[in-house]
Amino acid sequence: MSNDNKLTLAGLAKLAGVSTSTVSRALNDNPLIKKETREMLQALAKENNFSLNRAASRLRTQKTNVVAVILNLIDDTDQSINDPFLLKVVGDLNQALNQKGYELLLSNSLMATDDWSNYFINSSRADGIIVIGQGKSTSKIEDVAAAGSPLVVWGDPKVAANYAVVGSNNELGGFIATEHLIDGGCQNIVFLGDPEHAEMSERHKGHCRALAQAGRVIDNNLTLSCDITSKAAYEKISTEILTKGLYFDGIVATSDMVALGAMKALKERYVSIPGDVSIIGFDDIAMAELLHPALTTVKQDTKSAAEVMVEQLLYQFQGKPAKSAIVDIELIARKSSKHA
Amino acid sequence: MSNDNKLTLAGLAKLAGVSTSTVSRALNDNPLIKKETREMLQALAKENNFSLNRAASRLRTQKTNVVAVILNLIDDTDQSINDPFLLKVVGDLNQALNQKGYELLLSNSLMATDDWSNYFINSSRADGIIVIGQGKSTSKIEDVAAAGSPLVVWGDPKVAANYAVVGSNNELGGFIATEHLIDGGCQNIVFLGDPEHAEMSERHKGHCRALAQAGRVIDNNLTLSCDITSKAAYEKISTEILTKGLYFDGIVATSDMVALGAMKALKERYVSIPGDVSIIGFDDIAMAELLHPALTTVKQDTKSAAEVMVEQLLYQFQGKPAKSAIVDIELIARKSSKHA
DNA sequence: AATCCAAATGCAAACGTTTGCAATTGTGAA
DNA sequence: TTCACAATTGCAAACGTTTGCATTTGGATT
Repeated sequence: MSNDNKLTLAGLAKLAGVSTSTVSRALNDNPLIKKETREMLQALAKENNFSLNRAASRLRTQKTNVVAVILNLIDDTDQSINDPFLLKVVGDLNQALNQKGYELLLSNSLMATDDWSNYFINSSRADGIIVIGQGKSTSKIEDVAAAGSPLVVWGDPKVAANYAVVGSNNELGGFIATEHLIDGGCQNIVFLGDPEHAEMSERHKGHCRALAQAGRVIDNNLTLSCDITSKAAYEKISTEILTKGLYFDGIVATSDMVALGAMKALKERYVSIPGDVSIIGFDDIAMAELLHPALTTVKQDTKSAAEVMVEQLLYQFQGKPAKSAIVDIELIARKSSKHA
Repeated sequence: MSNDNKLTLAGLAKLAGVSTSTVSRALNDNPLIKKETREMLQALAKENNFSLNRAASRLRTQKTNVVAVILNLIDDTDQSINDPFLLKVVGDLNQALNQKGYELLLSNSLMATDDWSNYFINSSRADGIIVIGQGKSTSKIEDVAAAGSPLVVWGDPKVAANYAVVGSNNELGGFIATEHLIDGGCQNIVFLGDPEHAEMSERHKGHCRALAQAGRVIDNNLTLSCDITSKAAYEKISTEILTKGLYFDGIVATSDMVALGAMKALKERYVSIPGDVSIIGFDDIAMAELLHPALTTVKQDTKSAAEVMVEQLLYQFQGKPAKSAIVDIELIARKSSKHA
């Protein structure tokens, strides 16, 4: 059926009786070519299942139309490549990139290479890099920025950086989460997460601000540090209750997955949610509303965040500088917390 | 700091005082080149942040070292690009591919192009295609196979196909799931999912086989058809209980997400799990063990599945034929079901 | 020394596009 | 008919690698 030696521009040109330049221009919809010839050639190409060789055009144009997306996992925890929130961001980025005619090359920070700029940009595997997550160390990211490669990072925009960071207003998120619990009547609110992590630390700040505003004393013992995984949260809350009893009536969790782990620990001990303890998460992953009770949470708008990230990356392709940007967060009040 | 006109092979060659051929071979670790020269040149390359231009080498070698992974979403349902199970498979594929020196180009079936073979392979964007999910229609997949492009599909291996399918033993999975509930004493077991979908249909077959083996009558009214999303499952079970009362004491759900939706519906009506109703899921996504009660489920081993898929794809790169393969499933008995 | 063979390196032609510039065609005005 | 000028099209040189083949180098053997 199919002629096996692949059709090239030259072949198609011969078929049509025109030059390769004309076919090339026609397929790229260049108005230099008369409209009828353009359409004729495009039809001919489709008819013959012809598709431009991207390797060749990338070589010639020095442009790949590919963006590398790097999942910046935290090495020393169990935060896996399967973290639902991170993967949600990947999915949304995929949509946003496709919409702009770019493709997504997926990688993660556990791969061999450390020199991202060199590996992706210099090698012309991609035109730009989007890093998901600042992690605890940002040195690899800073190297990319220093090399001048187009770069956007998902993280906390309030953290000063010499590269564009897009992310939620984490401080505000922490604030309204805590405020919500206070309004619901919680007296002893625990903060559950990893305050050393960039975004989480901002959430913690907001948490403290809300407490202060309500005139509460800030008790460091109420900040429970744990890795941002369900399992770690489950274990933390379990041992906490076991050793100290139920000394709190509210939990601000730094992510929905953390909240999930905490909820399980509570339920196992027959602690009523929200009767005895109110809990609020962060992210609003798909699962949140399907938990029982449905999880109150602070929603991160990953869809528009993805669009903003892509937009900022495209600016850099045009030589314009990119800016950090904050996307709105929103309180989603569900059943896991008492309402005012 | 950095010289802005990019260093090329030729430039590096001049720097080293050798020919481009030598540098090329050295960087590709070709034993034709004396070991010392090789190491010297590799060191020089690293020193100068040199990286081979992939566009050029892909053009020359006609090989990309890229694999396109396509999320084959079901258009007319809400199964989103954020489905945790599908994304888990993507994550595992990413690992498996990287291990073999390949990169992952992520796409989904909602993008513009329909002719995957043409778009990815002919255009030399990728060397092969992995499709995740057979969906309800397999025409696009069959086109790829007909075009002779390297292809592996995640789906149900029992479905006859002229391409390599890797997947779980879904029939057996459905069987042991149902058997588990029967052993636990369930009398009226409901099957919840979409029996038209390839993989789910196999699970349904296994379900029926288990019932038959236990000497139960197979009542079609106990097969509840719904889209494979949590939301659909939640709604289905809710209205079912509302209109017909609690006429079942066991649920075989076709995925963990479906199970999650069902569990929520049950809990809202104060149906005890597993006291009144036992429930078993499918997949074993991370969240399953963190639900309350922890979800009994049939685990799909996506990690080794990903490895098998990559292996089968690489066979095709070498001109060898690929075979469909079945990966083992495993019953993970947790708290959402009564045990024998 | 001369010779031979293997080891190491270099030459130059691809790979399939895109694009500045030159060349051709078509159109209307003089 | 001739000319000027715009609209189309074609020529040919890149883009940066890889690789078959020719060439050089370095020992070891006569």
